[in-house]
Amino acid sequence: MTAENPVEPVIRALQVLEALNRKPASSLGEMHAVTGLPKPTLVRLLGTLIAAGYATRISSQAGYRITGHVLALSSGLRFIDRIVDAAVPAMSEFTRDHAWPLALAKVRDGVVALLHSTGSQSPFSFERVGYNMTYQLMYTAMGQAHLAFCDGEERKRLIRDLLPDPKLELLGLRTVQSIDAHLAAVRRRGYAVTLTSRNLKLLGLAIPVRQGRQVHACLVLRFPRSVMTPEQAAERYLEPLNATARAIVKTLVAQDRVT
Amino acid sequence: MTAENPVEPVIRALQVLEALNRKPASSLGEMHAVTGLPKPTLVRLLGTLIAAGYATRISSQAGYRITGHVLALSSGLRFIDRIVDAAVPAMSEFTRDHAWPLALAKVRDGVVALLHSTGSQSPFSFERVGYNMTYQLMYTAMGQAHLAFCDGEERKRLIRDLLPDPKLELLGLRTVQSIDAHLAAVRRRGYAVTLTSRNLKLLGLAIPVRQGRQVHACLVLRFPRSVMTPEQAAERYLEPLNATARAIVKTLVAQDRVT
DNA sequence: CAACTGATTCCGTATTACGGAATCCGGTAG
DNA sequence: CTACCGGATTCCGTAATACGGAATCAGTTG
Repeated sequence: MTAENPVEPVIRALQVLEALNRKPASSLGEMHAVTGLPKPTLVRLLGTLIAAGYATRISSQAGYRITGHVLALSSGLRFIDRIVDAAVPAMSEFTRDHAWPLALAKVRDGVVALLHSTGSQSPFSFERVGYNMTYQLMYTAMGQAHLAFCDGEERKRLIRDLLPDPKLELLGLRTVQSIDAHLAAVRRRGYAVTLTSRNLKLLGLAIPVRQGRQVHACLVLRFPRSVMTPEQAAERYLEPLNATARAIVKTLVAQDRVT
Repeated sequence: MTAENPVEPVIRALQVLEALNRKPASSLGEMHAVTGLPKPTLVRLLGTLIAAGYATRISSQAGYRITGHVLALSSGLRFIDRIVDAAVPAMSEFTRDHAWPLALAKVRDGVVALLHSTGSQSPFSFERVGYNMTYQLMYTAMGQAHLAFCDGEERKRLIRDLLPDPKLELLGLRTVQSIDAHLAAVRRRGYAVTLTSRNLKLLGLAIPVRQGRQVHACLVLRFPRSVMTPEQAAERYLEPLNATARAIVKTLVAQDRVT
């Protein structure tokens, strides 16, 4: 029932504003040629943009141009948003092809923050998705993937802030050395798995989304432990997951070229 | 007769988009609180923004966020536009106070490009303003002001590209040394004047708009030579002109703090 | 000065956006 | 498991409004 009924004047006005962005200045005739909108309509919409402060009239012949106020329309965009934008199509494709839900997460301020999930598109829709929900670093596959593949300095800092933790000790990770060794193993095999003492129903298999050295985010495949072992999951899905990560980075780079 | 009749849905939609920019994500209720618009209207406008690609829905509870596509609404903004935005009010004030028309120009690719003029607001409305019209560097007061106050390296380069010019030789500026000396004099007295062999009706008195070392643009006061000499013009208007330049830079800096 | 190109305004009409009220949905408490 | 509740979503009759063809105006060119 999301049959869209877009508000037309809004669509048109944004079209006009985009057109204004493509040239330092545009006359009415140029705008007419570029947008295909009738001139009276353009005058009305440009007048509106001017009244709202996004554009200004230079002169009758020179036409119109944007003003600094347009920054208010994009100043809130964070790099994270661009990662998510780039990731959504690739993640949806993965879930369409392999049925399993994927999540995208990023480490920030020492915790893992969930950015996006295809849970709602998967037939196996366990667990509700908590947008911006945060998790501890080591317990989760996503956190381990980040720790394993991020810069050494950052890893050192994150582990230090983590360490006095009785739960980790129960898992045999008492010292920096033991954690480092564990992460080195993760790095070697190319994926991380949820740390669990025993009775967790759901496991995660995570990989980093990297551009060069930089770990932009992590992808995690979620599955019930009753269905397959982590090793079986890796056998089947590690390569498709890595392909998804590569596609995300590629889209991100393509965006940069345009902007 | 420019009594504005802004197109309402457009105003509202841009208001909504600005509000979305202020938070990483906003639920419908938050948007309602912030914008004061009725919820059905918000749903319609947000739906429109989503259809146009500027926003996306995260989830029913988490709400909406902007996408990378918003960059298309501001990517065309150049620093020059921001200078002009900052300059227009100050320049208008000058013309209101002193009646004379002011112009703002910037050196680019070895020529002076006109960015803005208050000609249309001045009672002495000689000469039509040619937006983006370009002029040679040395003949004009604006060009000299830029040359005199810009970085030494840049000055050297610009003069080299200028030099084999018979007209300049007629004015006694045959060598790099003579030009340098002339510009040093300009720098000393703080303003530049149109170079003229004899019968030009209009003169210009120009000063730089500087931020630290950087010459962002030049302001020029235009007046008929029959009314006053350049020295008299400087006597009366140099200080107000410099005050205008300072106001422009101040506005520019204030903008930076916000963005 | 005439002719033309392009910007601007007018205004009757049909469409469209509007938003109060009803409904739905998901989370929570009992 | 059910009842409840607050917020999200949809409906739909109405009024307002955006629309754009045609007329007018302004600036430029030959």
